[in-house]
Amino acid sequence: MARPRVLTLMGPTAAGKTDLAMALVEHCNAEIISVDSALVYRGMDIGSAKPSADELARAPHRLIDILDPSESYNAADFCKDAAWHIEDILTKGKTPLLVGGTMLYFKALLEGLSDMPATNDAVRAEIEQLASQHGWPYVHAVLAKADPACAAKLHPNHSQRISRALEVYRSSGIPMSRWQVGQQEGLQRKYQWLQLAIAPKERQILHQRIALRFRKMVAEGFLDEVENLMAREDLSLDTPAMRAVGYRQAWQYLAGHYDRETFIEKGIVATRQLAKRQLTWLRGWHDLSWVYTQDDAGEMLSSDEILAKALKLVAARTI
RNA sequence: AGGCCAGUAGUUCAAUUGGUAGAGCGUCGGUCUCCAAAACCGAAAGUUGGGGGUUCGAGUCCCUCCUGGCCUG
Repeated sequence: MARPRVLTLMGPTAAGKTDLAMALVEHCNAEIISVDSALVYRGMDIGSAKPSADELARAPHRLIDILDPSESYNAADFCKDAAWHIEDILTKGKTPLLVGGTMLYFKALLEGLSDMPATNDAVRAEIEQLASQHGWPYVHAVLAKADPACAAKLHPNHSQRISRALEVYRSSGIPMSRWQVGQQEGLQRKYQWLQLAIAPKERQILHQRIALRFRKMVAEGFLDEVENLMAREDLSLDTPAMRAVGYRQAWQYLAGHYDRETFIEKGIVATRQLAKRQLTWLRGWHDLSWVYTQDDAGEMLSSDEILAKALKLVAARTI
C-alpha cells in the first residue's frame, strides 16, 4: 500500500510562502501546518508576518498562536506536535502541507532527534552562570573532560551548543555523544514527501522585498505591537520569543538604544541575515523541487504563474 | 571671493617622530541532533579624491586641481 503523501513548502523569509500555500490549499485538498518558530506565539502578528485573520479564516494554519510569548518552544516540541497534526489531517482525508522557514524543525521532523534528555532550565541556568564567570571557552574545556568527542566538534565560543551538550551530560550523567549513537527515527520514510522550495532567483530581489516588507510592518503598527509586549513584566530581551528578528531591534529602539532610522536599518539587516541562513540550509537540502519566482528575464512572476509552476511540480510527482 | 577643516574597504572610523593600510558594522560563504527569526565559524573587499613633486621609502611632507562642510565679507 502506498504511503500517504505529505507536501512541504520551504523558503527564505519574504519569498512568498504564505501566498503560494494559500493557493495550494485550494488546489490540492490540503491543510496547512506552520513550520515557524515565531508564528507559534500569540500577540506577535505584524512583525512575524503572520497570515492575516482573513487568510487564516480561508485556510486554517496549525501550530500558529499556540503559545504565550513567555513560553518557549523547541525542535522536539515541534516534532511531536507536527507528527500529531499530520496524522490528524490525513485522517480527514486531506493532504498535510507543511509551510515555513524554520529549517531545523523540518530537519528534525524528517530525520528525527536522538532520544536524549529534554531541556533542563535549572541545569541550563547553572551553565549560564559558569559561562558568565569564566567565559565559554572555559565551559568548553569543562565539556571536553566529560565528553571529548562532542567538545571536539564544537568551537570554544559556540555558547548554545556547548551549553546544550553540557546540559545533557549533567542532567543524565551520560555524554551527549553517547546519546547520539542511538538511532534517530524521523518521518522521512513514513510518508511520501514532496518538498517544494520557493525563492526569487536573485538575492537582490529578495533583499528588496525584505526592505519593503519591513517598512510596511512598521507602517502597520509593528511598534505598537512591541510596546504591548514590553509593557508586560514577564518578558525581556532574553525571552526566546523576543529574540525574534525585528522584535529584538524594535525592543532596543523603544528602550532608547538607538534612533528610529537605525532601528529600521538593523531590522532589515537582521531579516536579510536570516534569509541567508535559510538559503544555506536549502542549498544543501536533498530532494527539493524549486519554484523560482522570477522568469528568465528576471521579472517577478504573477501569483498565478507561481501557482502553475508549483502545481506542475506536484503533478509530476503524483504520476 | 578669501580663510579654515575634511576626503582611507559598501559604511563608520584607525594607522606611533614619513617605513607600501587595520577594526567594527555590512556583504558573501559555511556550521547546525530539544533556545534556530537562535548561536557560532570563515572569507573577500582599499591604485588611501585626481595629478605632480620631495624622499631609498608618503595615507602621513610640498604644490595643484576636484568634492563636501564651517567661518568671514
